[in-house]
Amino acid sequence: MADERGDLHASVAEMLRGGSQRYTKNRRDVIQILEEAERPLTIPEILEGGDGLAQSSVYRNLAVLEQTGVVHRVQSTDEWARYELAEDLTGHHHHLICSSCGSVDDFTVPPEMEESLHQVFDQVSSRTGFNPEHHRLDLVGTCARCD
Amino acid sequence: MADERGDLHASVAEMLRGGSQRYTKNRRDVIQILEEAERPLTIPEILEGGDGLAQSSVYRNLAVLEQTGVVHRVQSTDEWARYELAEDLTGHHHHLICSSCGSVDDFTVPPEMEESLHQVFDQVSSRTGFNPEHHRLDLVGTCARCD
DNA sequence: CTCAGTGCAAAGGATTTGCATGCCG
DNA sequence: CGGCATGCAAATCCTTTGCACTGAG
Repeated sequence: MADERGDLHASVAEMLRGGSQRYTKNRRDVIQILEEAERPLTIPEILEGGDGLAQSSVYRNLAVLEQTGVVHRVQSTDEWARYELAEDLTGHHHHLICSSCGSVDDFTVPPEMEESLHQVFDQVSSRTGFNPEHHRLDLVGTCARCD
Repeated sequence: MADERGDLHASVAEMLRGGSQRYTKNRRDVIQILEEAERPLTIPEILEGGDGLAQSSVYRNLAVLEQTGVVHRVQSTDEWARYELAEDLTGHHHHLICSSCGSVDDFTVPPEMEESLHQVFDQVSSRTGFNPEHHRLDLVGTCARCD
């Protein structure tokens, strides 16, 4: 997986081809909007960012992109689902979730911390029979705007 | 155990009184069901566990209980909200979330890990102006039943 | 008596789907 | 050409709300 920004669309196209999916203009637009936002977006936000995108198409395309592993669905504290580029494309990170307005921003933790976490997860999974795919480490509170 | 249960209901009653709320039979039933489950439950699951509880009353009571800090809403990977007793009543813990069936179970991590996490969170919050209330550390994967 | 709590049914609202049309491969 | 993608509108489904009634204080 290339991690060069300029090759984002190429990487996405390749991932979609692997899933026998096309990289259409609508899908490219959605990816473009998500890349520029640099934070998880709601469907209304994606619709605003696009030029005449149909709501149903955005929902359908996000479903395809999520199944293909290109985007990832994020749960906040409010009722709206948010979407971001998958970590394969952006790198591993975590979320600052505002319990007041629901907005989501990214942050990262030191590599040593991630390693320690993985050790704990291995213990938990061998103890419980749970088969881990990935982890979510979110900080919930109030963002600078809502304070 | 009877003693622990008695204490639980007493604690809940006190928390509700503090919020000028009554501890009615319906609310007691919901708390009872959540306590016995020992894992976050969906509304349908709570309705099954109860004896003729009305759906709207469960929704309304969970809203009251959440505002009073007695229960906590948990987001899984599926569309249903899940509820559990608040950590004030059960102790701090984390969740194993099944990406296949959406079920949620509890687990804990060593205290040293929690401390390290808090140090990282303090750094993040002083850097970003984000004001943390609590954190979510979830392990997402497939549960033993779905493997 | 009074007002919060309850149950039923109807309304909300984010998300999904049916169907006719357009476009890429 | 053929089938997937699209857009519009209608349908879905979890959740919320209106309203009349019951019950605790």
